[in-house]
Amino acid sequence: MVNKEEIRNKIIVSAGEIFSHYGFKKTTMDEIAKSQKMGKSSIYYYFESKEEIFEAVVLHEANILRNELTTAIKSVESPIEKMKNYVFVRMKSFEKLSNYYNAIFDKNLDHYNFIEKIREKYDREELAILRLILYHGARKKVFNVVNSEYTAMAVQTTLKGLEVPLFWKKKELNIENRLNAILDVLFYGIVNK
Amino acid sequence: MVNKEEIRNKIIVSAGEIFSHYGFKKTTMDEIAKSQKMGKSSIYYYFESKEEIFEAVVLHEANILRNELTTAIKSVESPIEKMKNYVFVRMKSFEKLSNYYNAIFDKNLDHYNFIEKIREKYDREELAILRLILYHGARKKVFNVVNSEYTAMAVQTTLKGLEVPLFWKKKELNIENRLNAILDVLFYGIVNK
DNA sequence: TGACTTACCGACCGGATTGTTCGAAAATTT
DNA sequence: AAATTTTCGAACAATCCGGTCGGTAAGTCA
Repeated sequence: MVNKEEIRNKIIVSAGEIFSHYGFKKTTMDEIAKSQKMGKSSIYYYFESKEEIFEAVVLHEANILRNELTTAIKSVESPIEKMKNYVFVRMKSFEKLSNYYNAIFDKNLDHYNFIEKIREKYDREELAILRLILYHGARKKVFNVVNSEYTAMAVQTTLKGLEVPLFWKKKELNIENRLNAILDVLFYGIVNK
Repeated sequence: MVNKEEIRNKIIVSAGEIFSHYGFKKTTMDEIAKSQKMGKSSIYYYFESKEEIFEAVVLHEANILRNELTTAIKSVESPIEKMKNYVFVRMKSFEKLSNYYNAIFDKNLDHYNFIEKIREKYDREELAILRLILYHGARKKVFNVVNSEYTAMAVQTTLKGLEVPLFWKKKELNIENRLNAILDVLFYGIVNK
């Protein structure tokens, strides 16, 4: 046993690249295997099935997202910058993730559960982070927030609304502009004048 | 017969989008049909086969490329700008076309002929355009060109060299930088000091 | 009206593809 | 060299997919 876990990770990473490009169904085990210069059947030594690989990939990707988000808000001091960074990173990451979602929404109902579970957990985490940003902002008198919990939920709802055009309309690369506009609105209603 | 040709064009356009994302093999007739809200068999009313659609798409794409190139060089006056525009548009377009090439280079040798034919024709056109740019540049004493034909071929060769990293290395988005560097070199050897 | 054309569809076919299994060959470790 | 880990090729059943065929509804022309 040289390093089973390490090879598993390699498979997850490159399988992730292929999945994100072609979606779940159009990605073949052969392609995943070839990306590791392996025979197709060798992959089954590391994973039970294609679905298991996919789940591992989504999990992996979700972790990356979380890390990017937390480092993004740690990298700046001001609450406004924290919030801006958070929103931008979130949007960029979701753009990448959108392919996975499309892969699922095709038809398959089995995976749907799994994704929903990740989603739920991630939603709760996000809410906590948002609350923290808002709370600190309020403490510094930068934000004008009465109840950070409810405000966090409101912000989250706004961000979710942004996902829709991101997922279903692939073109529209003026997302950044719209994002800025929304951030302006968000802050205008939140920042202490 | 309402408008057969128009529907053919619609099919070509949206099939092109699908092909360019998934490649030839991974694109199914069903998907092409669904993109037109049609049944799969209806597509065969407009095209004989999947290959015929693919050929039409490549032809269509090649025409777009040609148009973009000619308008790009018409949009500016100075020969240097013309050349710059030409190279940039060419690179951007080839990036888009690379998916089609990859679709072919998988294995299929039958199509190879077809692509090569388009390629040849396009090569000759490109040479003519380059020659024109160089010739006019020389007339305006901006370029220092002895024989525009040979110089055009040299430039074309340089540009082809650029295609290779564009096709086979998908990442490397610092292409623009390298492009600028190459343009600098190109001009430094060509521009009248 | 009725023959004919246009535009489209569902059902089907046969060959290819693909996820997965299994036993056994390499490779590595003990 | 025995034992264990890792990789593989061959085989299989299920599904997929390009393409065919007969049909049909709606329009056109006579």
